[in-house]
Amino acid sequence: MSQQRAQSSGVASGGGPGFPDLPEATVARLPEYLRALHNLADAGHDTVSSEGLATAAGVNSAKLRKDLSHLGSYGTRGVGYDVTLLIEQIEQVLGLHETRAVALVGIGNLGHALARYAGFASRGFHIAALFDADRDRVGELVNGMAVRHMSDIAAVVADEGISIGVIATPADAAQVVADDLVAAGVTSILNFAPCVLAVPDGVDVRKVDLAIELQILSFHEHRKSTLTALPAKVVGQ
Amino acid sequence: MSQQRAQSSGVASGGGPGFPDLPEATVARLPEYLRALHNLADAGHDTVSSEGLATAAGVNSAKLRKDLSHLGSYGTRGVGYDVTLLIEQIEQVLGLHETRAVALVGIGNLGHALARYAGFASRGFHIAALFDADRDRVGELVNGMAVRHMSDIAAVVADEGISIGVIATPADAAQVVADDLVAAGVTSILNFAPCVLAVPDGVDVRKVDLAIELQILSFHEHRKSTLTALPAKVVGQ
DNA sequence: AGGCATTTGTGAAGACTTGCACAAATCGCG
DNA sequence: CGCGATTTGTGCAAGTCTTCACAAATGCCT
Ligand SMILES: NC(=O)c1ccc[n+]([C@@H]2O[C@H](COP(=O)([O-])OP(=O)(O)OC[C@H]3O[C@@H](n4cnc5c(N)ncnc54)[C@H](O)[C@@H]3O)[C@@H](O)[C@H]2O)c1
Ligand SMILES: NC(=O)c1ccc[n+]([C@@H]2O[C@H](COP(=O)([O-])OP(=O)(O)OC[C@H]3O[C@@H](n4cnc5c(N)ncnc54)[C@H](O)[C@@H]3O)[C@@H](O)[C@H]2O)c1
Repeated sequence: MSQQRAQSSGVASGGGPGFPDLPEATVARLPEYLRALHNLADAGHDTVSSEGLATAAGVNSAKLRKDLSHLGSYGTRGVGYDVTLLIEQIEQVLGLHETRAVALVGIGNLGHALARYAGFASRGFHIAALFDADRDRVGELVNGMAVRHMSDIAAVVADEGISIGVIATPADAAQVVADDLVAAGVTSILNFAPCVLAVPDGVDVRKVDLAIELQILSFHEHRKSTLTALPAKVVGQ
Repeated sequence: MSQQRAQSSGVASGGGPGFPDLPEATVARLPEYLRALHNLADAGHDTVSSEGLATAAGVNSAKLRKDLSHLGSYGTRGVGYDVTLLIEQIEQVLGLHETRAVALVGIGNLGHALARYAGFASRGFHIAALFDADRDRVGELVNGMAVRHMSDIAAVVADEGISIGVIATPADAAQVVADDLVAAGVTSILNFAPCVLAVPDGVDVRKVDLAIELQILSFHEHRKSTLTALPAKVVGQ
């Protein structure tokens, strides 16, 4: 059993044929760079400077250059980065060249919104199956896809080659669902339920908790109202 | 204009009557401790050790103790922390003793789910108003509350004392909405649209991007499949 | 061809965060 | 009352991340 949150930031690779060490903080920013690059490409830019891309991604340009330097040297001094080439490189590193199949579990309020969201498909993910424990929900069509019962999960995950599971069930069901997903062969989980999940080594978990985000904002609101006239800057995530 | 992401981690207070410096990393964990404490309280626990709370919150116990030490000393050596007292303290620090009014903008797929979500109210937030630019949506009842048009935003934010805005519009509308929210007097924004927002100093922005979360998981999936037999631990957020 | 403006890639310094290890404090019990 | 078991609070060291500052590389212009 491993607990939430990482302690080792460096993503080791050894001397194998794989990719070089990539700091976790860098990995977390690459998707943001990628999004900004797609916008630039759509706007017709062929190249972009670190300054321009950094602004578009909302980061410091030195940080951006250091991040990109970890992928190798794909910029041209005096010119900048080739937008198309850099997109290609980042997608390669993030493993987005192959579409990943995702299972969505818990088709309630949030699950419906996620199932209907087009933004996943356009960024390399394919929602391959919807699951719920409620027999009344099974069979319902959401965005053209039928909701299946949890009892099918092992077979479907195997058949569809699903590697990522998204949990959108109530918190008290999340651990059971996580166990089911892991047993079915899922090795990455995105958890929307407000709870800590225990999973075996080798399984990655990321958590999104909206109430936590609001509470962090609340802290800064509180601070702003308590202490007058402080130059409160934008809060990092 | 300030850009996304913070650089200064220490949350300054000067020597004023307010709270001591609180590292940003600590602030981000306090809500998690709070949730775990509420669970413990519901389960009938009066006190909890740093080890027990750390496990429930998914963190290292030394880190938890250091975090709590920043709030002052509210534990008892040899015993642990008083659950009720600690809840009280953390809520105080996070500014949750007063309910905060929230405006939700963009009542589409995601907006509907957020509007119907009960978890906000139970954690100190009150969704005070729903806004959309689509005249066909205005007037629609969601969870017993009518959707209002964007043109009302200034008046409603002032009337309801709204300090936090949640943006759930498409990305290309998000900056305009942010500008409207700020102009209306909102000083904290939670942004679900996949884009960087520019806001004046004094306004805090936090971003939630589901595609980014999936892409980070994708990176680790890619790494796991490329490099064999590595003890990949759980990924921190 | 040479010089100049531009921009990358990176060494080094500094800031922040984590985790260990242990002294100090507290409680329960004999 | 004193002692041992327990658990907090924290100094310190190690690790990670950010930022500055500048040499090196590149392209453009004359
Ligand atoms: N709705 C939101 O905007 C929102 C926001 C933040 C967090 N969340 C969190 O997301 C989760 C889902 O929220 P929601 O509003 O969609 O809740 P919901 O009650 O509308 O939906 C939960 C769904 O999970 C299904 N479910 C329950 N137990 C299950 C199990 N063991 N296996 C499979 N499916 C099961 C239920 O049948 C239901 O369809 C909750 O944990 C909530 O705290 C929701
Ligand atoms: N649905 C999801 O699960 C999901 C997941 C991740 C991210 N997102 C992001 O959240 C945002 C909303 O997603 P969605 O699926 O709900 O989209 P949607 O199209 O269903 O809803 C968007 C809503 O915003 C309204 N709107 C448009 N322009 C506006 C303006 N200027 N002012 C006020 N309202 C305006 C529209 O009328 C519509 O009701 C998008 O940016 C999307 O990328 C959604």
